Amino acid sequence: MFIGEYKHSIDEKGRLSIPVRFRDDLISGCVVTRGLDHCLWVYTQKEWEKIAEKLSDLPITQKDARSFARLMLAGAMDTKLDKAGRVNLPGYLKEYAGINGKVVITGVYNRLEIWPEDAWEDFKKQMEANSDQIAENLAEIGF
Amino acid sequence: MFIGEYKHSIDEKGRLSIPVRFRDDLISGCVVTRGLDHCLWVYTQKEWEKIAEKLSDLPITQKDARSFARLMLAGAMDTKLDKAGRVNLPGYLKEYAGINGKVVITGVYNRLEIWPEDAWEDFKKQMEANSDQIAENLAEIGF
DNA sequence: GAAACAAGTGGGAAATAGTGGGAAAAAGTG
DNA sequence: CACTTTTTCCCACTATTTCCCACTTGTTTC
Repeated sequence: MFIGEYKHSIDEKGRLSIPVRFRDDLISGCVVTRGLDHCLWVYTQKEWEKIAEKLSDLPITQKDARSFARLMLAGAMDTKLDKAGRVNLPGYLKEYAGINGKVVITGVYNRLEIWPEDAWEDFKKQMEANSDQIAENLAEIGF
Repeated sequence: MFIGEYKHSIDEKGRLSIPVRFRDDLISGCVVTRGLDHCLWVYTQKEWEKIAEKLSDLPITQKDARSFARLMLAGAMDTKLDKAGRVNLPGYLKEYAGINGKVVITGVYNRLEIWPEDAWEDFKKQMEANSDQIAENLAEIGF
């Protein structure tokens, strides 16, 4: 299970080191994808295969489903950690998330999230400000 | 499984190099055809046979089915990669997709898609603008 | 407090991917 | 059959990526 929050930075060659705590599960391969809220999601190979299969089962004939599957599958990139535990993010994913220098890597149960540092700080602030409201909304969806 | 997004270009001789990640599965032959949304779809030989069979099972009496089958079957062209991993796209397919110079090649599970660069960027922009909406709709179709 | 270690970072060298172009082969045309 | 055009094969160049090694900082250990 991935939990925690880490501040790392991307070097000039585009490499991002994954926190040691997370490496064991990702060493055999991982997939980085476009996430919601303009951050990146990182899954283990196994978790990703479940998701990909679901996506591929969406009806190809329905435009919305086709488009979503296309965006998610095309947005994904499978990669490996180098010997120093780093991954190389493709340009289009960095663009999508607005990543260039400092990033925050968070563990969210079965995935990692990669945020630009400032976006993450904004998100946290907003969360803290509205936490009561959000909690109440959660009750409605059965938490 | 094909995933990812790659920016390549077509040279003066009409050759398009396929991303290395995709070559292994296509080395023994592939089929390029007209896809939906005015892009090109590329299948492995094996996948294509499944698709073609499905298409041939469509009711010949329904106009839409007939049209769709024509689009894909008549548009199809089987080809090989050259030693540098490139394919040669026939003129009518380039015309159909509006391809001339820069293209984007995406992996979408069991097929590749070939897009003109600008059309792909437009698609992404439009999708990202609606992604929250789409994500919620997907819940409805059981994702 | 010094040594030992671990985690994140940086950079040089080798390998690889994408691209371009000439020459040989094949196909189409009169 | 001769000629032109297109396709295929091969080799070369360049930018990027990958691999490997080393440095730095902060923490632990004796």
